[in-house]
Amino acid sequence: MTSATTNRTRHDRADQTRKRILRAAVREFSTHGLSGARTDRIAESARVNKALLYYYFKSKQDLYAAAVEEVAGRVMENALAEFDQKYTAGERLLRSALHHFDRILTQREFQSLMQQEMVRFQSGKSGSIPVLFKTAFMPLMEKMREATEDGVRTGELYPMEWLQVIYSMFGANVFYFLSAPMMEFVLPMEPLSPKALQMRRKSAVQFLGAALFTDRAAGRRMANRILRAMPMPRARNLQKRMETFQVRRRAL
Amino acid sequence: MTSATTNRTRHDRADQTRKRILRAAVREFSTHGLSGARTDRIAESARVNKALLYYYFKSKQDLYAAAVEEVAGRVMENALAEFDQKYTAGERLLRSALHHFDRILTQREFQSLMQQEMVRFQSGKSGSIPVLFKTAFMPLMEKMREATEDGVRTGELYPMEWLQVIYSMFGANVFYFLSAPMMEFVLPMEPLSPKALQMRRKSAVQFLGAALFTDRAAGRRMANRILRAMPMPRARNLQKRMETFQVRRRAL
DNA sequence: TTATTTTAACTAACCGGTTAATCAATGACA
DNA sequence: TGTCATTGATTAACCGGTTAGTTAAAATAA
Repeated sequence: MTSATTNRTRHDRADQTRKRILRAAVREFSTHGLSGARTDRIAESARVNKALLYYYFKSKQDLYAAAVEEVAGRVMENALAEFDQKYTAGERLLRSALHHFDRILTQREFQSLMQQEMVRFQSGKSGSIPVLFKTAFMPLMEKMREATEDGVRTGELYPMEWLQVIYSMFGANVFYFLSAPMMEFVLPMEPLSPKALQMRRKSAVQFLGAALFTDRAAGRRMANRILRAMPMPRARNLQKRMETFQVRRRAL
Repeated sequence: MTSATTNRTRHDRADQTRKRILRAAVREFSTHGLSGARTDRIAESARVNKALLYYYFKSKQDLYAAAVEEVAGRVMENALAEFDQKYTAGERLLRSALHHFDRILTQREFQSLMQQEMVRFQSGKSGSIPVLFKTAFMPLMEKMREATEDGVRTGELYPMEWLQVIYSMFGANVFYFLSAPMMEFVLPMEPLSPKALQMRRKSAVQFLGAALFTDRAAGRRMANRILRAMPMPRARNLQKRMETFQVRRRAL
């Protein structure tokens, strides 16, 4: 229609502010948690008045849920791409392990939010996550189960439980990033430096190759091949705080 | 001397209340996090006046640090016992994996606090944990490095990086408990039920046995032997809230 | 003008921390 | 051994800053 350009400016500007708020919320919540986050800070960081948060989202809780959903959706998007049937079952698993590592690496906020959500879950209160999980996480797990059972059946993989594969894969990656800040104090190196990340990524996949495959050497070779095919993405540096000092004029 | 019984009442009662406060704090902080925890709730749950918290600990922060330290100390205590030199390197690793699982299982609060600490670490503010980590966690990692390199040298273990062993072992266990509440929504079973726990414990060690050992079958057998030697401890049920309704008498 | 978007100013509740007072065990002393 | 000042443990009541959420009015675009 003609409406394509008529109702643009207004609607779009609003949409933009909404997005700006959401991005600011993601930043705030991922670094401070739900109860630690401050709505004033979010507003300031989004360069809008606090009341606007409540215009778009009816409560802090709601904004939090929206933030989690936003970032989760963005991340889960192409997680299933690595499960193309042109790969063998073992290759699918290794690829998805690498993909998982890279996903955490490039989307640190997601990781933080998820960790907090998981802790929050403990105490009973279910965010808006169950739905999201059923739609995003379950298909992924299903693919992994399929691949594992497939690989075991054909003999490519050493007989093992599919859940164990999931826990080993996700667990090692998640724990690496989870423990990284602490490990700095324990290890004589910085776990989040590009060099360390590169090494970790490599040996994680190599280990999986050697652990999962019946023919260990073949598994390791496969891991190396995949590592060459999937270079490490650059991590966006989200850690640095970008405080926006907004000068508020006040009529005297 | 005789003082053993004379000077009891006063000092001991105080010590008891202090402990009661600490326990309540651990409960509160582990379920709500630092910023989510409420000092009023801690006081109520410890059946003392809020001011008493500040009599014993100078701030909420301080109380939090004390809580973490307390629980961490209690947990790390006999983590090194499994590294007795009478076991082979591989056996030491498998035992320590099982021990780690059981430790998380029986000390859920520790796990929660640690997770939160790790998240907190992200944002820069280092609790009182670095010290604790250097003294408690580092020796454990050192033992694991030693065992891994030992086992690889003698040929008992398949050649691999020691850090990878650590991340696989800890990672899988931590992630299991971390993701458990969410998994309930995804899997057709309850991950924290005794039955599921038993199964998970078993296949985690079996997997490690098959993954780490050069002779996979031998590794699996070793895992089974250790499983028989180390039965699963009962988890203290700390999840249920035990609200103590204290009736305060008031003189009219 | 009119509907939508954005803001400044405000409020009520909450929450960490303080204060001043009370209670009870202890120890000194006659 | 009984009396009383001392001191450690504990409490009720309060304070002031913070923070989620509201309101009513202004700005903006159609």
